[in-house]
Amino acid sequence: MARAARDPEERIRERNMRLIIKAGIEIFARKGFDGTRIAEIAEASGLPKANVYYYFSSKEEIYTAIIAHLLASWDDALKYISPEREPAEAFKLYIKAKLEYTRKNMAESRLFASEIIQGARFLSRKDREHIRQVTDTHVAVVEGWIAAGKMLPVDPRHLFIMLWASTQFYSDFEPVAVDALKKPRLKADDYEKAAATITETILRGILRQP
Amino acid sequence: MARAARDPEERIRERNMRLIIKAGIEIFARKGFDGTRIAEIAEASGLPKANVYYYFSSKEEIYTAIIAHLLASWDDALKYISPEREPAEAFKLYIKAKLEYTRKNMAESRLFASEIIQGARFLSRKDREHIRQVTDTHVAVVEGWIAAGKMLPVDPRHLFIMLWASTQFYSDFEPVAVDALKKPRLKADDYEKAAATITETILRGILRQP
DNA sequence: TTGAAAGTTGACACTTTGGTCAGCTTTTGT
DNA sequence: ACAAAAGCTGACCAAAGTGTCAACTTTCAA
Repeated sequence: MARAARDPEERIRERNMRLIIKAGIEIFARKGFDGTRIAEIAEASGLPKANVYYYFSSKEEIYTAIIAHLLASWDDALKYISPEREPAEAFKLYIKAKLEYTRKNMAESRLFASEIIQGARFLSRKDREHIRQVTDTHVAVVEGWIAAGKMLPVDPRHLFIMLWASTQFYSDFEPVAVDALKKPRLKADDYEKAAATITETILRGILRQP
Repeated sequence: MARAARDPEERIRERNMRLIIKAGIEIFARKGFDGTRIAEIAEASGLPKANVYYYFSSKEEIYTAIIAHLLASWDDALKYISPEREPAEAFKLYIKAKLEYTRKNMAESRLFASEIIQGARFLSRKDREHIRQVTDTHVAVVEGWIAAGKMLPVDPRHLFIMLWASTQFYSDFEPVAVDALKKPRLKADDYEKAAATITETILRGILRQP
């Protein structure tokens, strides 16, 4: 039988799919779904267009593969919001993790933002249900903290939106962030300063005063 | 001479250009620049495609006309950040105005977000210089408040980013906001609740405690 | 070594796109 | 009333787009 050996067999396939996905992330992020041309993805990944179609049968298939991969690695930053932690510590870690993630995965972050702005056309019901459920879990944790008197009674859903929005901004809207901060480009310490400002302001805003 | 009478002459031109711009805002917002088809704008504005080209000589011209119009009406919400006001009052009004504006001009807001995410390709140097300058002015106001001991020493640039990000989110990323808030769609009182939460949290975060 | 599966790709078919244009109708100052 | 300017539009391109395919090369278990 001609089945290639497990390891090397998967290697070519995986390598090329990874190249395509990687190029796709960059270009979908910059151009959105409708604006992206398969030929451009092909060029950026160094493969002929027909080869791209050998692995993915349509533009939509590439796009949804990216979205799926992205959502899978998405929940990670939220793991810090857990009931065992003190809110101050939890939010601090969350903000830091979120900013680091978006900084190191700018294209992914923008692609997701783009998808949402364009109406979340390719987020499945299941995807959205998942988002809702993850939010619910963390809302419950915050409600627990409020009930325990560890936090002021702030609406947890709006609070999460504030955090999400503030942390996404630096990567998603980098050109504006750059202008607002008067920097030629954002570097690690700009993200650290952002984390500090967001953390300090939000914590003072939600914790009982000492 | 065949020059039409000022008033009615301008009326047709203006009406049609307005129709095109209006349709353009919706579609550019949903599809981004590259993803938008002139034929779609034509259809949405109820005019034949050739008629669209009678008023605008290219896709880019429609797009930049929209951006220009948008930036012009952009500064308004920031007028509340002025040195005569007390910070508490100023930020409260600013947050309210910004949320109201984005709610009532969702498509514009998304179009701008889309433009930024896609790299701000059509923002001119002048546009960006303008943004920088407006920011500087308001940063100076905040610095004045800090120097006067009316506010805690919060980095004003990061603070403005927090405010901008938090207020934009509800319109730009509505599908996620809807899921996070567990509402079928956002209504006026969701925006009011958002304004209240953002205002309360931020104010506690930046004002000296009484 | 071999042959079947996996991978590769230039060339092609078909559709959609941005943009043009020639000739039409409507409007309007005189 | 009328001519010139303004407005309108179906039909048309060239270019660019998505997706297909048949024929080729590479890989690898037996």
